[in-house]
Amino acid sequence: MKNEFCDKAAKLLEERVTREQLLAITEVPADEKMGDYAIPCFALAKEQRRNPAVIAAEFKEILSGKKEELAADRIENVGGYCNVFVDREKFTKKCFAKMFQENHGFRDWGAGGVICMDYSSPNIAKNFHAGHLRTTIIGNSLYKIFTKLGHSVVRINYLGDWGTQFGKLITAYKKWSSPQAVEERGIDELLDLYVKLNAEAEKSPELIEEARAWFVRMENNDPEALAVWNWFREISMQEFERVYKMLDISFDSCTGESFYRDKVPGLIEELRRKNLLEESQGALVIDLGAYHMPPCLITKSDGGSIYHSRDIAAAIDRKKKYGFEKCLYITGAEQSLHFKQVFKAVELMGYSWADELVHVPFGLVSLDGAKLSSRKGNMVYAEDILKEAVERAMEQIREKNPSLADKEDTAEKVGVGAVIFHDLYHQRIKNVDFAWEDVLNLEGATGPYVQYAYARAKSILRKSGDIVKADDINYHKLADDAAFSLVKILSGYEDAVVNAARGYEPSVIARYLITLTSAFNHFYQKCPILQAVEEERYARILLVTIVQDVIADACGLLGTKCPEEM
RNA sequence: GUGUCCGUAGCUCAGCUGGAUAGAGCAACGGCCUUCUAAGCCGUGGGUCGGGGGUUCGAAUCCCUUCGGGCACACCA
Repeated sequence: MKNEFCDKAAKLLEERVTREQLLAITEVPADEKMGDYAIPCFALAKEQRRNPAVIAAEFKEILSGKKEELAADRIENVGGYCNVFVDREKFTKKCFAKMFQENHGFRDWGAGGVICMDYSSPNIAKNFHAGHLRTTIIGNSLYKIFTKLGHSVVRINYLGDWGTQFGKLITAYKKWSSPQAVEERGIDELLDLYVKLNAEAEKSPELIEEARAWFVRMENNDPEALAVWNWFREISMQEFERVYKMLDISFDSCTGESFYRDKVPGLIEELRRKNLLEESQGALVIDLGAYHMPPCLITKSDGGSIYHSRDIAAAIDRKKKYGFEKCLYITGAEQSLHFKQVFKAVELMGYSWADELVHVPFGLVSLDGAKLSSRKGNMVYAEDILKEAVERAMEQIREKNPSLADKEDTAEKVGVGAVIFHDLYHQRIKNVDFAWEDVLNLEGATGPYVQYAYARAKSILRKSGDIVKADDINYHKLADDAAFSLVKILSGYEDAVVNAARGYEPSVIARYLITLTSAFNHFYQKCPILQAVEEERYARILLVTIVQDVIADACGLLGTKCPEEM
């Protein structure tokens, strides 16, 4: 909407300012008293060596004479600012027309371009914890956001299913466990084994040697090693599936690290051919000293592959397979250096698309100020968080709306929604110290706050029973402040989604939702809808219809669901 | 030590492609359920935007520096 305004205004101001200049300086004031668009004239003043207040006054003079063409109601000038108040009826009409178009009238920003997204990616034989929850939720939201903007997204769950830790696991299993114990206790047994091995290894380092040997056997397709590994992998997947089901999240590809193990020899060959490989302390590395980075390890001194090499192989394979225009890696910020090395390696290999690889980092999840670690008993599991939240939601329902029909379904939506929203409400880079009282909070700027507004809107529409079309209403009835500020927020929906995509930042949408629902709460508190008469009633019902639709759509972008009643 | 990220109200955070008196939520205090679900709404108090320089008509926002904290720094991922 701002673009159109600038186009027109630039034309009306003729030679005095270019369209580009106007676009750059025009802003939407935070305070509505300053108008709907403001043109600060300071930069122009400097360029033209004139008083900004004089320029602003001149703009006001000219534009005041062309209000009709500009769809403006009135124009003021305060100091060096020229403030434009739009014609609310025209603005609202245009905004609603857009909202009723396919995909809310969004431009086809992505034009079908492929984006690969690598997220969730839990390590098998370990529980799915609060940290995995972050990458999963953020990744899923970015998938929805880019899809809405017209991209074709490939969701990749790059399972951590290869590496020395499985050698450790097999070693521990052979020493201290049995098929029965694993069958009975599943992932808990595997985790205990892993913890025990690490603890024992501090006293007896030869255990690590044994573990490395098992991993080398895995890499050499030793049937015994692979059989155990495969079994552990299946047990883990069952565990992860439960969490994905609760979150209603799925993937297009679950090729984990193991998938790339046989691609590493080819990679080594290619690196050698391109003269990038060096031997160092028995290992093969790419020297990145020229770029102020530690060397990028390609094989360990025992010949085993390592995650750097598998990541490089995976990037090349994905480019070949999907022809992505961007490949996002949604992982913890602590892996920043790793991805810098991997991306640099791909660049040095001469692949021009190296700059299409993007690390999307998020902050560390800690518990009581300490890093999550099952070894130290400092752990909180995703499944427990979700279950606990659903339970809390159920308590609320029983207390506040005992007659609600489908309590289980609603509690599920509200509880899971609260967890997801809580995760996405803050910028992803911020560290979070996990606190039950924050995650389970159902009041204030939370998921349930948004869902409640949606349920209220739905309830009003159900009771009204009227179906109102955009052509049927008198737009003058929505020109009051409470209604119009809602309209302005609705008109900013596309901007919010685009900004979220640009910064790979779902929190922009979460914030937008709070702004929208809070304005809606204010609106229906102030303006009766069902009791309003005729034109006013229809106009308000149409507004509620659109608000409700945008809430549901934006919630969909976060990955939360809206119950019809709560 | 090197690199990197973070530092805004008592707490958790928005605002950061520079703009008009720095915004929310929680917590505290005070109001609103004979009117569309009180998981809500309205109001009050609360800030040297870590410190110090600089650039600018204008800095929470950009640059430099300094302090505090997180994380990473080859054979785990």
